[in-house]
Amino acid sequence: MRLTTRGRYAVTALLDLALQDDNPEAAVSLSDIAKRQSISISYLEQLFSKLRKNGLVTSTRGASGGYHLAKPLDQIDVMEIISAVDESVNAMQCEGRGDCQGGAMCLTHDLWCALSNHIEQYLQNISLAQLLKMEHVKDISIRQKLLLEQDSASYSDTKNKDISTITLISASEVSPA
Amino acid sequence: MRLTTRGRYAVTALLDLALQDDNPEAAVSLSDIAKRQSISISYLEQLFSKLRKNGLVTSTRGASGGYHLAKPLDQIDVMEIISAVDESVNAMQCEGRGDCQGGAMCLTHDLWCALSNHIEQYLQNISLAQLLKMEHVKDISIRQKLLLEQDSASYSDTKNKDISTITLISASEVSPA
DNA sequence: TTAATCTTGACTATTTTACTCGGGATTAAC
DNA sequence: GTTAATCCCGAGTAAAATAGTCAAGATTAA
Repeated sequence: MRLTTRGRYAVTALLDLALQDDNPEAAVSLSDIAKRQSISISYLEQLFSKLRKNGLVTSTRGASGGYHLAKPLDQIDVMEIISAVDESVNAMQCEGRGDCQGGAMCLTHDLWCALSNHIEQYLQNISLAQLLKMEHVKDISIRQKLLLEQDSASYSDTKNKDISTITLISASEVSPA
Repeated sequence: MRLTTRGRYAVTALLDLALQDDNPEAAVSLSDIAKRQSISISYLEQLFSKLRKNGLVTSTRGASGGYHLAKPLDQIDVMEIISAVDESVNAMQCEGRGDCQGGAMCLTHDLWCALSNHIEQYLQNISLAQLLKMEHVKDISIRQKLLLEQDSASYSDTKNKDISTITLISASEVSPA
């Protein structure tokens, strides 16, 4: 069973993408996502490469380029995001083949099979649209956007120094790269 | 999220224990479980140490010793077996604390929280008693017992050589140790 | 032209997993 | 009381997976 930070980061990044819907024209750059979500750009590049190849996002190259969701919010579910980057959430070692015990089926084959199906269906029924409606998401997003603006401001405007008193996470933790 | 061979082996081993109910007096030795389930004894020792410390099995030391289930079949669920050896099936990195993004809550915190609860409840509702009733379990168990008997026989009785034609898995795969 | 961005592939340190090994303690059976 | 079968424990280890980094290049808006 694989369900690690890779999958978590991918879902988080796509949810971030979904949240920048204010101006659907502008593509969202990885560097912005990286700052808001505290994920390194290099790592995001890896993930988005897979997400693009799996038809979940589209990209625009060059300056002011970035990514867009390739489908409507309600047509992207968590399961396919995780599958895109992690390949599997299957709880079975035999991957469904039933050759778990040296060619034969092991005692608990049916259990893991059922569990895998269960998790899969659960995650298939959660779309990005639904995630957007979740309780804390909007609040957290506002905090993260504020953070990004404060952060960029502090680069151009040296006067604005007291970020730590406004944001909830310290500046050093924001840009790990 | 941890759900690996360790957890799988533990559930399989306890189900094996549950299946040897014919003579509830005799304790079941790890070497027998090892042969039937194709798991190395050393590894089983590790697992049963944890299972015993978590009150799932009781042990009898010395010759003709072994293990017993510590509770009735319907009072041992899959979740507690996995927890005993794996410590956690939690999908969250922050382990529920909500400090996923450098002290603050990350965007998808609630999602992983819900998923963890979901899986946990699912596995809590499956007892060993229910597993025993599953479709293939009895059949597989018969095959495995036959295998063990054939195997022991071949040690004492050199005449019985054609195991491979009877069993479904080859002799070399049976005892990895 | 320049700077910002995506694109790609190789590389690497760390952690986890799935074990093995050796020695010791306990006890039933002989 | 010896022996053999068993549980008990802790340390060690090879392989795999994870979570990244890094460098070089292609594309394009400004």
